[in-house]
Parts: sequence; structure tokens; C-alpha cells
Amino acid sequence: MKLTSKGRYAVMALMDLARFNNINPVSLRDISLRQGISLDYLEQIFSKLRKKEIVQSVRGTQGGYVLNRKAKDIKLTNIFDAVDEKVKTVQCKKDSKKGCNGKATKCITHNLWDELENHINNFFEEKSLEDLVKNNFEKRV
Amino acid sequence: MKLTSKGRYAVMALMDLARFNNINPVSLRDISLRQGISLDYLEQIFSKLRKKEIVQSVRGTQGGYVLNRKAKDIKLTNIFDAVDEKVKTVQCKKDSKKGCNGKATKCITHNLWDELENHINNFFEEKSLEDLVKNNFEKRV
DNA sequence: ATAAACCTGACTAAAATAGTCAAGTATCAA
DNA sequence: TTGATACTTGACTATTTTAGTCAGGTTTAT
Ligand code: FES
Ligand code: FES
Repeated sequence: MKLTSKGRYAVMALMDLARFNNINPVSLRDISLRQGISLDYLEQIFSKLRKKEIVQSVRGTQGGYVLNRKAKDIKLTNIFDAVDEKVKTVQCKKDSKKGCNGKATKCITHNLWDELENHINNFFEEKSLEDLVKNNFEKRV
Repeated sequence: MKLTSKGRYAVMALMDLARFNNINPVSLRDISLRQGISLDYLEQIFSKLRKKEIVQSVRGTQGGYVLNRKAKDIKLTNIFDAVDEKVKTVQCKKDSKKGCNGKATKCITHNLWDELENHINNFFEEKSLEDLVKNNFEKRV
């Protein structure tokens, strides 16, 4: 089970954005430089974040991105959902009559993986962008 | 974050094995048929389980595999560890001085991913093969 | 006007996944 | 002793996913 760079970068970038959000739009170029993430890749990621209304864009010079809601109303779940970083513990279709190996019933481990999926998603539900920023920069003082 | 088939199959196969373990060695062919998993693939998986002393092999006719310890002493952690199904939330080296983007310090999300990794591993520590078998076949009564 | 910044879609190298395939060796049972 | 069963090992491969890059735009403040 791996967390992908896309998901990791999305959170990294949004934490950076959340920090400077109050004053002006934050440009991807700045985030790219501060966090060491490729600008082109960030553009892909923010395109998705914008479509899911996590951020808003401001075009033109001095433009950039701003959060579209309060930091405490953005959960990790929302971020991961936006960039298609899904937790998938099974391959069998949810509503299919076929189990994971083509049988008619669900396999003997299916419930376990559902439980695992919930366990992981709970973690993501609990954490808001506000929490993350606070915890991170409190510790550095 | 995805769980791979290898990990899923390993648990599936061991649950099957644990159920019939008391009487005779269980052949991979039987597991293959009952669970719908490729025999060749199972062989790869059990080779690893044997090397990590989760199971023991019995060669020859009427041979197969038996558990090498009591089902309650085999945790999900042990199984996943044996088949290299690792939980990896970060790519940065643990002891390296470099953060995930080549910087000298750890990035702003590093602690978060460590926390996530622990959260997931806790789930795996909690569950023994005995629990899994019991829960699964109790529910079916 | 022009530079800063967002926007879009296509493309790709490298890695990981999910197996298959081939050629064994060991053991039991008839 | 001969076959069948079952474990053992290592190499191979098609497909998918990942982690980006690249090439072109468009918008807007100055
Ligand atoms: S049937 Fe859903 S995991 Fe096997
Ligand atoms: S995740 Fe470890 S430094 Fe970024």
C-alpha cells in the first residue's frame, strides 16, 4: 500500500497555500520553489482542486490561487477525493454479484478489506487543513 | 492507496489453510480451486511465507502446507511483511538528511504521513489469523 | 505591449503489478 | 519401481500506473 506523490504533493501544496492565503493569491511558481515540486505537475493538480472547488483561481499578473473555503472545512478526504487519490482495498465491484475471483459470492476476506478501508478513511476524515497547518508550525516554535 | 492482489491473496489463502490445518497438510491445488487463485501465483506467495516461517511445507503425495505457529500468533502484520506488502506513505529515506524533494530538512507533511503509516499498521497488528477465521465463519452461521 | 500567471491536452519513460511458463525435486502409494 | 502428486525455483512478460514533461494556448495587471 503506497501513497502516491500526487496525493502527497496536493496536501503539501495546500498547506503552503493555506499559510499565505490570508493576504494575496499564491502563485504556483512560489509553491513550486518553496516546496520543490515541478510547476507543470502542480498545474495538473490544481486544475483538479479547482474543479472540485477546493481552491479558486485568479488569473493574470499577481494572480494565483486562494482557498475556496475555510481551512477548517477542508478535510484530507476532500483533497484526496479531488485528486483521485482513492483508497482501494478491493478490486471486486461493489455492486457486482461476482466476488473478487469471479465467484457469485464475496470472498472470505472481503469484509476485512472493507473494515480496513473504513479505518483508513477515518483518518482522512479527522484531519482538516487547519489542523495540519497548526500542528506543523506550532511544533517548530 | 491500493492493496495489491498479492497481499489480498496471501491472507485469503492463509485463512483457507487455517481452516483445514488441524487434520492434514493442505495442498495449494485445493486452495487454488476453493479460492479461485492461480496455482502458479500461489506458489510464489507460499515460497515467501515459508521463508518467513509462517508455514511449513510437506513434500510428496498427500503433501501441502501447514501453519508453522498457532493461528492466534500470526498477525496480519506478519503476513504482509512476509510477502513484501509494505505500507509506504513516504518516499524519502528514513535516515537520509534529505527531505522528499531533495531539501536538507523534512518536508511539511512528513509527520502527517508517519502518523498515517502508524494508523494503518495498528490495524494490521490487531488482527490475528484466528480472529479472521472466527469472525468470518461465525457470521455465516 | 508585455510579462506573469493560469489553463489544457497530449505525450512518455520508468516502475510496479499480476501474473505465466518451464524445468525441475521429493515423497507416497500401488 | 513407477507414476502421480505436490512442492521448488527462476525467468519471463503484458498491462497498468505513476510521475512527470512538453507545447501550446488565454487572461489580466502594469
Ligand atoms: S470478493 Fe471483494 S475482496 Fe474478494
Ligand atoms: S514526506 Fe518525508 S520529507 Fe516529504
